[in-house]
Amino acid sequence: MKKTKQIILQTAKKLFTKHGVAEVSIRQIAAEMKISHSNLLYHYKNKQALLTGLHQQLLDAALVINRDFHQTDELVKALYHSTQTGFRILYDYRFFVIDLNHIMRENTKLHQTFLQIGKFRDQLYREIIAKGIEKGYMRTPEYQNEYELFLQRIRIFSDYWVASSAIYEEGNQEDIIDKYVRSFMNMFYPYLTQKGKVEYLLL
Amino acid sequence: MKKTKQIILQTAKKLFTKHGVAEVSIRQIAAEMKISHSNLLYHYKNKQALLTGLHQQLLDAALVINRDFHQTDELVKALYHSTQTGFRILYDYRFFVIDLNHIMRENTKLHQTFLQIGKFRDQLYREIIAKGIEKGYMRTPEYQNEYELFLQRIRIFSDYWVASSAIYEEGNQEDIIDKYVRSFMNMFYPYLTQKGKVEYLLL
DNA sequence: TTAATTTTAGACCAAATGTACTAAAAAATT
DNA sequence: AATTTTTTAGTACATTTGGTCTAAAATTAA
Repeated sequence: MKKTKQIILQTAKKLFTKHGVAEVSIRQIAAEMKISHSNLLYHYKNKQALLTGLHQQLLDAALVINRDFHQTDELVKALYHSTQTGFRILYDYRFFVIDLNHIMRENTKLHQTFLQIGKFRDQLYREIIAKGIEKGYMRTPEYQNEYELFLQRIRIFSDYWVASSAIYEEGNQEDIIDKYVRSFMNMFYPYLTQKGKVEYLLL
Repeated sequence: MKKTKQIILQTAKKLFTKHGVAEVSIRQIAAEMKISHSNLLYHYKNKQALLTGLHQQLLDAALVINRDFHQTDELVKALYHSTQTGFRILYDYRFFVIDLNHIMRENTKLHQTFLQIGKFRDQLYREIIAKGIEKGYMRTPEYQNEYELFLQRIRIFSDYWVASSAIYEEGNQEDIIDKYVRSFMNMFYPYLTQKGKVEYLLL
């Protein structure tokens, strides 16, 4: 990608994060970069194009997570590390989740993509749970749908922890991320077997 | 409150819900009501005043929840019913949570109020958990901070389940609410004792 | 070096928005 | 019935925004 295009995305990300997607105009981004708005428009024809570009960057960054995940046999530890990586990336692009509903509303294409990724993620966690049960890290469900309801909560947490942190937290970025990683991991704790808990408490 | 003011709030709520807070202007609300925008401005001087008014309505409606909660001795059942009531109210004012971060960003006063209510809610759930443990419905924590992390997840779920449903769900309103009530209740399940689980599974 | 292409800035436009001001109409009070 | 207050509509204005068009400048290719 051209350098200018990269700087545009970078500047857009900065302003989106600081002021919110709805509050930032093409012209403001251009002004921040000290280029004309028509020049910016030459590279990205509108705000939606910017968002699409930034979303692509986010997806590219997120690709590493899957790779990371399969590097160790210790399931809980693997989950912890891939969560940490994922959460860091998401925090960097936090404007995206903070204004998630606004963006989805205005961009049906991104909405569709997001739904697809969501299904992909659901499937991933479904497999993790299945594997966890199989390898004796997690207990079997106590009633039907127990783990499907769990998945639903995983989804909400994953999508919105950053938005929540923007409202409630202040302080060091790494501390915040770490706090939510722990909170996320703690979702799994009650479903772990003794074997799983041992590994968990060693983290 | 004057009838006109009520209609204004009602119309604002309708449009906020349909199109999002950031996307709706004073003039659009006035047009929807077929009054002049200067007339609307006479009653509410700007969008923030509208939001404050609607937020007050939401708080008034939410007051009943506490009353409801203390009507029964069966803790799990009481939690279920107050959750159901609370979720219905929140769904009615869902524009508020769907655009939560946007609103908080633009209205520091509402942000402060929101934080206070949050503390109040935290305290409420803290007491529920304490009572649950005391009465033998919930198990004691297995390690330090376990229930504080749980509270954090309760917060995220409570704040954002509506936003999540706006992205993922389509269908009947009551079904959606019911689904998320169940999902919320299921958060508690792994922390219940045998006594608690019996009551839970009877719901 | 010249020609072609890409990048940039500036001017311009129409639409929307928040806001302020004025005056008429409606309602309430005396 | 007269007057005071409240409610309403209309107008006007400055600002911002997304978007288009044109031409100059910069870069690249021949």
